[in-house]
Amino acid sequence: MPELPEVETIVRGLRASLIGERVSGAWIGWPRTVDCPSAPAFLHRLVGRTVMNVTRRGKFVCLGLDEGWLFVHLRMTGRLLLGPGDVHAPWRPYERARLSFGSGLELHFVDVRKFGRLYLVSSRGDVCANLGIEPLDDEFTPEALQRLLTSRRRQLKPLLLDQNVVAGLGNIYVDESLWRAGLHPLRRSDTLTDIECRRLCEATQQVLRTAISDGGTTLRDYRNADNGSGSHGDVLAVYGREGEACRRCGITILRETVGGRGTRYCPKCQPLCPSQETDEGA
DNA sequence: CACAGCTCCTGGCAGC
DNA sequence: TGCTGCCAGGAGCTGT
Repeated sequence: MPELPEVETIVRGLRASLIGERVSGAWIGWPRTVDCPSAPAFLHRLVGRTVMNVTRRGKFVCLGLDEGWLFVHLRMTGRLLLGPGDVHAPWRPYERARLSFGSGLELHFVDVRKFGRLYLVSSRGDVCANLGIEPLDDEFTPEALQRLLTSRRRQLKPLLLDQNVVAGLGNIYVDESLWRAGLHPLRRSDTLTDIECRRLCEATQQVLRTAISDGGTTLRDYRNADNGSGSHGDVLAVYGREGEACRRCGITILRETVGGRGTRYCPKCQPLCPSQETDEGA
């Protein structure tokens, strides 16, 4: 599933090609792909707009237009693929939307599970207002993270997955960051020490930066804008490695359901002290 | 406030 | 071989 590093990789790929391009045509294959406004209004307002910038906010791809914003959320299986223009080309399998540009370039939104969404809004805040801190921004410091953690009494994993707290982390990189920081996914957020917050902050940034430099993690569905795959899957420490040996201590990686999500961790490197369990309250 | 459970979707896979 | 049915999983929502 695309998380921050995958979206960042896609954004970089799109930026090189789309800035300055004018939308000359737009089509929708699955109307519910458009979250807002209605599909007809979406098409009507989008055609004729020019792409001014391509950025990322959390897991959103943000196309800044000469008037308004086009946001894309890929959710589970969404892909944004650039291709040469061919108005008569048949739709790709699972293609849900298509944009054509003045130069002839085309952008295909392909999404097997139909969870991905497009948003055409007048201001950035219409989509991003409630999103949490960007983990690769300068403001993401150990102190800031500690404030976010200790002001809540929640399990670490669901808290880190909450886009309104930290924007951009998903199941893969939360598991990887917690392993790197040596923290149990069920650890209660308000029990972390200064040093543990610092470890988590640095681990999260390290994991994300490494993944971006690898072009993202490709497990099954992710592709970048040029339909290429990322290489980061080869170096994952825990995600998808249940039953295998921990790369640090050799103990078998476990899988548990936490907050409804499949969660992988090393029971030795990520211990849960009895006094800090979420449900025993010390 | 925290969190469990449901919804949306479909390909992939286990079980029979 | 072929069918049934379960599962993953991001995010929004409801219920407890």
